[in-house]
Amino acid sequence: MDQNAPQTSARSPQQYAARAKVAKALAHPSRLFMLDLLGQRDLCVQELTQKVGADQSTVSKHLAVLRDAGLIESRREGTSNYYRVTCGCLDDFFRCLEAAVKPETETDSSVACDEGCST
Amino acid sequence: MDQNAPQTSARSPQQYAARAKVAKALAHPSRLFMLDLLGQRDLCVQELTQKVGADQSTVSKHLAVLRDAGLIESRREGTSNYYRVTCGCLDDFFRCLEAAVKPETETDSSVACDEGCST
DNA sequence: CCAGAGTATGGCTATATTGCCATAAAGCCA
DNA sequence: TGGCTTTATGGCAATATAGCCATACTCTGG
Repeated sequence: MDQNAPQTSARSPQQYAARAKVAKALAHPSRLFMLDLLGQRDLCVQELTQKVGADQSTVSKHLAVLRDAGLIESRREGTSNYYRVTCGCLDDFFRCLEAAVKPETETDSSVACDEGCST
Repeated sequence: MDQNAPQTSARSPQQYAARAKVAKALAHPSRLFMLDLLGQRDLCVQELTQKVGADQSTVSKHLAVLRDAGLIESRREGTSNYYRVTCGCLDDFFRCLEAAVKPETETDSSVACDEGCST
């Protein structure tokens, strides 16, 4: 990679890898659905399995990915394992992205980011 | 999936797929690096190839992924193809995530999201 | 038109991800 | 302890992704 970048950029490769890991955890429809559900209230694996409609082991592995990325935390309650989200940024972030991305695939392009985005 | 969700959630599978596509585009260190660079100023493929240090075809394919996700746009200038980012949300988003995620892998956990996050 | 710079795409292999089944691990209760 | 519920993990096959080389495509200048 390049050295002496002028301003905000030029992060370390480790930082990019860490961010990529988080993004990778978000890069699956089922996991996004689970995050949305967990954003409403804590749920255990069984409940999530029911709502997602996949195998229990699949859901458990998805949850492991999200937890490894630091996006959710777990809390035991008897034999159940309840999960909760650790950050509420996700929704705002995707809303912003959709405001910038949707117009491109529908009507025109450019602008539009100003509507739902701070920058 | 489940019906009648109370509040914000319960999006359509298409919406989750679209979000996953964007997240997948972000799920690679080189692409994050390229987005950071493009956030500073527009760059052509040749310049990006130089800075990233990978094969030109690899960089071109990364750019195609980012463009398909709607994260960047291109503009021809002679034989060169200059790219620019379409949304500045990314930096804020990752900063927020890191504020919520880092503490978990370093010292304690929980809280911390309030520091850099609106929610 | 021709040559060359700049970019995109096809083809290929190596690696990673996904999702299921089977099964192990952990905790509760009789 | 034994049986039950709930989760997590190992293993496997199908699919997707990453990166390179080679090459086709596009535009400019002579």
